[in-house]
Order: sequence, then structure tokens, then C-alpha cells
Amino acid sequence: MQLDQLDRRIVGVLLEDGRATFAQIGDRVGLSAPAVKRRVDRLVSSGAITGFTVRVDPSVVGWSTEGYVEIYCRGSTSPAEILKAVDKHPEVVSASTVTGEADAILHILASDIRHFEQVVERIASEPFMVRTKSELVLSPLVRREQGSIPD
Amino acid sequence: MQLDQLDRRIVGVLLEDGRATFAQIGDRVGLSAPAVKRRVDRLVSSGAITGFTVRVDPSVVGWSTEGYVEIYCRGSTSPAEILKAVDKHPEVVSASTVTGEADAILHILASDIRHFEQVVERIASEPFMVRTKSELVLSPLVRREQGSIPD
DNA sequence: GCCGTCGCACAAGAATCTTGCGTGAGAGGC
DNA sequence: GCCTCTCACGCAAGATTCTTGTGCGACGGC
Repeated sequence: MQLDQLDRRIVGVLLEDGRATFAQIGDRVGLSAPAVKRRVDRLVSSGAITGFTVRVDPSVVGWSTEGYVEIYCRGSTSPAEILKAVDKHPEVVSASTVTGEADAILHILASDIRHFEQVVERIASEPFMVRTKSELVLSPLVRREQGSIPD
Repeated sequence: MQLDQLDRRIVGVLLEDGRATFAQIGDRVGLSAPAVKRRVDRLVSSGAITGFTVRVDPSVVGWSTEGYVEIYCRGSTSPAEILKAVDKHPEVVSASTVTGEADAILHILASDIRHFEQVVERIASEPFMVRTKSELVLSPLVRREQGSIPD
């Protein structure tokens, strides 16, 4: 589906404040509240907006240890196998197959180092796994996680 | 600030649906709508909830190329310097200093390979940069970006 | 010129938010 | 034991927002 300029600006406002009133959004993009609501409904049902959520301070919620894990698999391993192995761990917050030496990169949130180690251990014990390489986050510098809306 | 069991369940509901009605949340956690609102207000003002937002399909919005970039800096480089250099690029969606050989890992969203290359190029031209190592995402497997709420 | 489509603003009833108020449970002092 | 203070809750009502039906104007095809 194609987004026009108005849709992009609406999404931009919602990225900043997902609870903005339709009237508030309308003021910023130059539409009436019902017009904004109809566009938002359309963006949701078309899949451009996949949901509404909250941003949470990870440390307050109990995730104080964070890291990236590169995984190296046997040559015959499919992305679907990796997904299956990785998706059952709620600590894995993001996972992607990638170019380069590693087969995939995982982003993991855990409550402490011990917990982090356990998760990596369990993933490393999958039959298709060859080895893993972990990098622990020292300090988070940027955390946008969504990107802004290009014009 | 300390979250009790009720707060955690409220945050859990909001992570799934950030626009859930206070009454709906109340039904799921066993509170009245006003009680939920007061707790959510408290979670927001205490910083446990840092904001409300939407989840967006990156491809629809125009971000179709994604990758991780490890950066290697001169020994004397501070995290603040890295932040300053990296924060001005909206394409950098997340950045952290890490343990291991690399000094930091960046997560980048771009509109295409050319765009991705330009961003990496600009970052690589910072005076403190020694080298970069990019890994392009082939297929996103998991995309939770928030983690669930531990008990 | 005419008609169909699309997207908008307006308006009113429905739903939700928001706030003040009274109550009950638990902690601590006397 | 009893008192009080605090805290979080539910209830209720006014304010705000949502939601949907309606009509209008712009645009494009016939």
C-alpha cells in the first residue's frame, strides 16, 4: 500500500506519541479528527501500522543486561530452523539472518549476566549450532528502535 | 521505583496493545478503570513507561534495507564522542558500546543499499574512526524489540 | 454536461477519560 | 487494645474524546 504525505505525517506524530488524540493529530497535519481516525484505521487494517505499544525503561522492568550474539550454524541450516530455535526464548528481542561470516545476529535482553549466559547456553545447545560469539552492551547510546519517516 | 505484580501485568497488557482502554486493562488485571489509570499515570511520571508509540511495518514506511555495523575507534575515543557522531543520523536506530573487539555496534535502517552505504560512509569519515564492519540483514526472523515482562 | 468515486468537514449519540469523594486495610505510636 | 496516618481502591458524574452517519465539493471518465 502507498502512503501519501499526510499518512507519513500522521505516522510521524504517532511514533512520537501513540496516544495523541485524533484532534491533536489533526491540528498538526491539517485534518479534522474524523478524517485522521479514518486514515489511522486504514493504516492499521492495511498493515502499515502493525500495532500500538508502550516504550518501557528496560532497567525498571528488570532487563539490566543486554547483548548481541552472532551465531554460526551448520551449512545446511535454514532460516526457519533458526527461527524455531530462537523464537521460544522471550529474551531474544530481535533476530536476523545476515551477510558475512555469521549466519544470524540475535539481540538479547536478560536480567543479569548469569541469565544472559543461560540463554546463550540453551541456544548454543541446538543441534545445528556450531558456535556463538557474544558481545555484551556496555552502555546504550541511541535507542530509537523505529526510525523516523523519510519524505 | 519498584513495580509490583499488578504494575507488571498492566505493562504487559500495554506492550501488546498500547491503546487498550483502562477498563479493558482493568478486566485483565482485576482493577477498576480509575485504579488502572492512576497506576499508568504513576508509571509514566516515574519513568517506568517512557512513552506511547506505534509499531510500523518498516518496508511500508520506506525502510527496506537493514544492517548491523561494528565500529572500531582510536583507543582514546569516549562513548560520548561516538554518541555525538552517531546521533545525528536518523538512520541509526540503535547504538551501544560493547565488549569484544569492536567498540560499538550500530543498528541501521535505510531505504536501499546505496543509502545504507552512504550512512556508513559518513560515519566512517569521523576523525576517530579506524574501521567498520557491516553485516546486512537478509531476513528478519524475530522482531519484538521490547522483551516481555519477567515475574 | 453528467455521473461515479473519493476524501473531507460537520454533528450527535456512545464510549471513554478524569477527578473528587468516601471506605477499608495495613503500619506504626502510645 | 486503640488510635491515627497513609495508601490504594471503587463509585459516580461531568468533561472530553471517539465513532458513525450525512452531505458537500473536487476530480476524472464517458
